[in-house]
Amino acid sequence: MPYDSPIVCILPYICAMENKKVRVRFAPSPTGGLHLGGVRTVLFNYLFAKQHGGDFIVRIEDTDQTRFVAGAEAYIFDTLAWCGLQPDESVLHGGPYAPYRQSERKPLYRQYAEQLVQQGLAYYAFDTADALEAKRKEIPNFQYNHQYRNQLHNSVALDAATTQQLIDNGTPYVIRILMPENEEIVFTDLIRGEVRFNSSQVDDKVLLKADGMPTYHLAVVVDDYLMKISHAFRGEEWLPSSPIHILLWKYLFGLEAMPKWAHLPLILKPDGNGKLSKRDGDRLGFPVFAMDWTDPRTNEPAIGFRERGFLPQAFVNMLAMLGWNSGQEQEIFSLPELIAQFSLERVHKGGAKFDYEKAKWFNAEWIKKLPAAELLPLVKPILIDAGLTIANDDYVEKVIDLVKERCTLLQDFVTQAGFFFQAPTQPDTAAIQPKWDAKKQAFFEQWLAVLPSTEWNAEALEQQFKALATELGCKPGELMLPFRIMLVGGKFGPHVFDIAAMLGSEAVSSRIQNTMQLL
RNA sequence: GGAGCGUUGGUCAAGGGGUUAAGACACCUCCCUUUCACGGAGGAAUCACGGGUUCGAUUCCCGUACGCUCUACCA
Repeated sequence: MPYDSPIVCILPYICAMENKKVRVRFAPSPTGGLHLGGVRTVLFNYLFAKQHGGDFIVRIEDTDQTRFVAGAEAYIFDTLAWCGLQPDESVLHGGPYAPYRQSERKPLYRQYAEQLVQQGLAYYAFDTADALEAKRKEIPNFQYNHQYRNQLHNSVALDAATTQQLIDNGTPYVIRILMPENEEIVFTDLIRGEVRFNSSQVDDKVLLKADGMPTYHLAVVVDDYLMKISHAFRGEEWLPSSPIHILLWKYLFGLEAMPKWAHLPLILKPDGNGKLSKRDGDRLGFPVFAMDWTDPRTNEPAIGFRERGFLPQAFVNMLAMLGWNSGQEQEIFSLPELIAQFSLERVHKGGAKFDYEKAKWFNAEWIKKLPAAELLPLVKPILIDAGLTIANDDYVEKVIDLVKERCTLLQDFVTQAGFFFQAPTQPDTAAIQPKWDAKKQAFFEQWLAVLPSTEWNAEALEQQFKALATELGCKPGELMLPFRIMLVGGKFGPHVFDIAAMLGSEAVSSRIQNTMQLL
């Protein structure tokens, strides 16, 4: 369809009219490190929001106090900052709908649950955890639903006076949604199209816990409403519980106000099937979290993409291509390009297996693409960590330019560029020894003599090197490898004469002499 | 078990009633490079299965299989 087609032109206006401001949210619970799947959910939310000039909100869903992990929340924000996916509103960034932490919003939720009870759409349930546990053992596939709720300890089964008495006595209770029997619940998922459920298949989920905290089901709906969320994107694992949320919207705020849903495909483990987990990374030797994370409860460390030597641009780029593509052949995208081209319609329905090799390829591409000046602040500390002494930044920048096309991870700069800062301690003499002879020895001795008076640039050096070789009856080619080993220590690196030019006369001379002593 | 969702090479994937079924990663061969990479040129490799509909299905419909997710006072 041509771009100037009237239908295409009108579409955005219709959307704009019906949707007012685009507002999306990422709603993690602070229970651990942010893994690939989480960051990709953030990314798709972010891209969609920015493309539509909307807001990206981060709301902390910490309604389960038993699973709270210290440091997890800060880690989430650090990850977002590293990725360049900054929220417009959050615990950290503030905003007009604060607080953005659900534990601090606790008093808000009860009234909605109570309202539903008044309307007969929810009820009090007094069953203890043990009682339910016993039920589940007794009845296979037990569900708290229309079939069994009359036999259980709740305000539907009990008369009003008994219920009131239990409450007055301080008996702990939860509020459960009363799922209607045999009602079709249909909604349109932006990725999957029309999805339908029968209400009988969903059980009476707890809305408000005994401690007064809402469960996820109540909290998302209430907060999405209060925070004026226009589009709700989350992982596919939420699809089966969406009928609860739809019903809650219908009961509480009306379906017209409900955000548009999109359930994102999962990121799968590389071998076999199933959701990618930290375990898979440990097992297969690649990171799963964005950054290093140590679980404070177990002290178990997990390596992150950042510490593994990934560029945030590459990490984000790689994630975007897992489940989405532009339809064009382009694979390398900057964040602004992704914002411009992202479209929900092109998000895959099926899960994608994570491929670490391809992830590394994205990183190599980004290392090649970025100018040395931009790489410098990332590479320099890695070189210093490796024990190298760095005199000046200009030199490092030139070195980066010379070797970056052979680096896949940032750490590769240590091996690829280390010899620019430190003479090889153990040159690979075995590589030259077998063919070493008096003629070669003579050549290098002579060359050492003329070196100080040589014009110091790669071209001149190469010319002189070859001229001298010919003069002494040597094949220049046979001298290149020994020369490389002397300067680099091994069979790798950029063109020898580029290296020599960078190192300078003094270093080149001393490295030749050092290696010759070992032969 | 139930429900929902999914299924194009080993992986990411384009495509979509008639095509030699794009491209990328990985793999293999060659070229470039007297190193290692980068780069370039080639190669091998795919529509889960069975029925329909159709002149013609990888594409549409229905089944089947397989996989995944959910089935907590967790998110």
